[in-house]
Amino acid sequence: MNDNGFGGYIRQRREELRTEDSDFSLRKVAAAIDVEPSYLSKIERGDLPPPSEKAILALAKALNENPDMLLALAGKVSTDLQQIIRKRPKLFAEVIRELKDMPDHAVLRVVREVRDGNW
Amino acid sequence: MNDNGFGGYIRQRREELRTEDSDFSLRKVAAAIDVEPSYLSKIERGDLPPPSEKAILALAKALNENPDMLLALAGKVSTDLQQIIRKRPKLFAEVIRELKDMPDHAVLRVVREVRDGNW
DNA sequence: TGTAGTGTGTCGTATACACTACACAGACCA
DNA sequence: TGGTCTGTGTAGTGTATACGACACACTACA
Repeated sequence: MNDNGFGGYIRQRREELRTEDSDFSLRKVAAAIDVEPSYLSKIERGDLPPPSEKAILALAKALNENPDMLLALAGKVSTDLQQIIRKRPKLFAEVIRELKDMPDHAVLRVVREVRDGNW
Repeated sequence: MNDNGFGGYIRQRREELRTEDSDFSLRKVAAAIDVEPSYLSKIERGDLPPPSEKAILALAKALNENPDMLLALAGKVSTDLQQIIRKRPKLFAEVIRELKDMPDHAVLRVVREVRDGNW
């Protein structure tokens, strides 16, 4: 009944880092992201759902992971991205739906064309 | 203290439609989107925050408005867009942030290039 | 054999979210 | 003047979100 992509992922990542550096015990990481150890424990095992965006971002820093990816695993989308979309909702809705089924390389090409300013 | 872009907007829109068609009384619309009249009343006046995504989508249909725009007014982003983003978080995060400050016409040009399949 | 560190189990809580139920006052009009 | 609309005010409810506090058992090691 419990999903647990998020919890499993961060537990694995934490234990990976822990083999090289003892600053990655559950308690240390919990302190680093400013939550109680028992809370983090339950999250890692999927006993509780993923925490707030704030805690996830702190976790991404602590574990040196990509924030957008961790948020996605938690079923969320960064509020800063949402803000960008909300400023021009029709435009961004169209873009995103248009790119939905495009292969990665095609999408990346769009990004580069835009970045290189050939417009 | 209360924002009220959303409530004000839909009230105005509803009253606009009401001048031509009496199916747009507060009670009728409330029934159409399946909420209590008092609830819709409070929302329109900004006494309560915007309703759920489900109700907003129903409202968009009832008032013949763009759903993504109404959701944005309500401070939300459609879950179907979020789902698309969450499937390839790093990719879409990059695209969206890249397009953030681009003028509409530049973004639209990208969309059209993609749609016309020159890739 | 104490003490420091490991993860975990139980219980409680504050806040927000998304509403419903019902009663009420005023306008309309038959 | 009785019924039928209109919008609105008051009060309460169920569920989800996002945690904290604290005690506990186990391991290591000095």
